[in-house]
This record gives sequence, structure tokens and C-alpha cells, in this order.
Amino acid sequence: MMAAARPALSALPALTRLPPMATDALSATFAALADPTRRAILARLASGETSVTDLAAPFQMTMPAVTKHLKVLEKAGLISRSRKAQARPCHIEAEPLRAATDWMVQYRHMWEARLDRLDAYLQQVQAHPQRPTRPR
Amino acid sequence: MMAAARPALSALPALTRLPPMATDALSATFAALADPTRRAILARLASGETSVTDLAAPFQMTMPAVTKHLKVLEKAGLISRSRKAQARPCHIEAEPLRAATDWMVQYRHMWEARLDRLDAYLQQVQAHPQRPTRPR
DNA sequence: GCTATATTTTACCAATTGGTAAATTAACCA
DNA sequence: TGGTTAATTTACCAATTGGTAAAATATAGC
Repeated sequence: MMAAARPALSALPALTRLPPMATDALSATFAALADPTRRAILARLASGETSVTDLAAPFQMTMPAVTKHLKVLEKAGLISRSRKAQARPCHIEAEPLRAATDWMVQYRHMWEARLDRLDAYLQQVQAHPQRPTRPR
Repeated sequence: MMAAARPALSALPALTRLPPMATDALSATFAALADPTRRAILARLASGETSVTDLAAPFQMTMPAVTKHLKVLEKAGLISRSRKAQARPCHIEAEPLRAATDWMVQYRHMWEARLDRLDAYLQQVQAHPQRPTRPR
């Protein structure tokens, strides 16, 4: 197996694991969206500024849990906060959501294109099973 | 604080925490997209079927790590696998990606609408600072 | 200053995630 | 049969996540 042939990684004493990458904006946005509670919060905020208490009401969880979800959303730049008496109302921030949507839409073209080519190929095969023109 | 006033939750012995929710398809899709390595893998797969070794090459990580990422993508339904001699090539599956894109695009309308209303309001305030018609 | 309301912070916990090294499986080839 | 190639499984680890309960903070009103 010649394990010694592989150099640096196992040689360096304390740097075997790289320091964790600071997650990019896109990753933070998708991670924030990867939770149904947070998506529901965003959906609610889409119709206007809302207090934490109001946001928490529909969910079967404590206020600190909601506060944590809001922190995730805020760190990802998807919401911002203000102050109104004791309340700290939340508002949606569209920019990063737009960026993530753009990423998906851009790649959707490629995915759909692949599907279309596959469709065309399968139809052709079905139409002329004897002489399948192999797709390039 | 009358801690005893709140009933069931802390009374039930072993059910204090609810069993973890089986993550829905949308959450799984966004979670899968929330990692730059996995997004790069998908981008690569958009241009065609690829082996694990080829997928792993651009990344500074071991094969098992890539296998794990592929498992995440497969569980989320974003890729599927086949067999070709020793290789287990991966192909992209567009459907869940389309569903997630649809979700984002649908909500984008609401977010953009909010921004548009804000824009309109700010422009009006700037144009007629004396008589700001308050936005509803 | 006291009290109520709104929210956050702290300290804890179990489960999940993202990585590794080493061993194992599966298919092909000579 | 034995060796090579491709990929996975196992066992481990540290960091992160998603929740809780209890205490603390901030603002407003009397």
C-alpha cells in the first residue's frame, strides 16, 4: 500500500484537519432555508414586519428556540431587526434570497436541458427502435 | 415563577423532547444545496454522468468524504446511481431541484413586491417630503 | 422604584454533520 | 488464483444544530 508515499497531510502534526471554511453567503442562505420553521417564518414575514411573539405563536416551541432560528436567518442576511418599545420586530431582506433564486434558476436551465435531451432520445428510440441514433 | 403551573411537558418522564421530525423533501433539498462541495458536484453532473473518482478529483478531500456527500445528495433525491464495471456513476435528478426552484420563485414574487412597495414609498417621500402618503 | 411585557442569554443536552484512517467489498483482468 | 481498480463501510472525532429551562436584560407605565 506504501502509505508513506502520501506526503504532507499525515506528516503535519496539528494541521491534519483544515480550519473550518467560513461558509459563503449562498451556503448560509440554503442552510437557513433547510428548516420548515424558518421557511414558515419567512413566508409570514413576506406579508409584513412581525414581532417575535407573533412569529412564535403558530409553533410548538419555546421563545428561545424561535430566537435561535431568527439568529440563523439574521446571520444569513435574510432578515433584519429593529426596535419598537420592548418588541424587536423582524423584516425580510430580499437580496440574498434573490441571489439564491438566481443560482437555482441559472442551473435549472442546465438540468432541464439534460431532461429535454433525454426525452428527445427516448422518443426517438421508441419511434425507431431499430436504428437508435446515439445521442451526443 | 410557579414552574409547576406548566403541565404535561416536564411531567412526562421520557417524552420531554419530541421525536425528531422526518425532514420533508424541500428541507432535504435545501440542506443538500447548503454545501459548496455538493453544489459543485451538482454543477459538474449537470453536464453528464460522472464517476466518483472523477467527481472527487477537484476537491481536497478523501474519497469517503465524497461518498458521504453523494449519500446526502442521493437521500435528497437529487442524484441517482448506476453501475458500470467497478464504477458507480452518478446522474442528476432534476425533479426535486425543480420543486425547490419553484418554491423560491413563488416566494420571490412576494419579496420583490415588498421591495417594490418600499421603493415606491421612498421615492414618494423623497419627491414630496412634506406630505408623505403613508403606505398601506 | 416597582411591575409587567418582550426578548435574549446562559448553560446544558442529544442528534447530526463533515471530515479522517483503515479495512472491506465488488468487478475486472491476466 | 491472485492482483488491480473503484468505491464503500466501519469506527472514530470535533464542531454545529435544534431544542430545553432558568436567569437576565430592556423598555414602558404606574
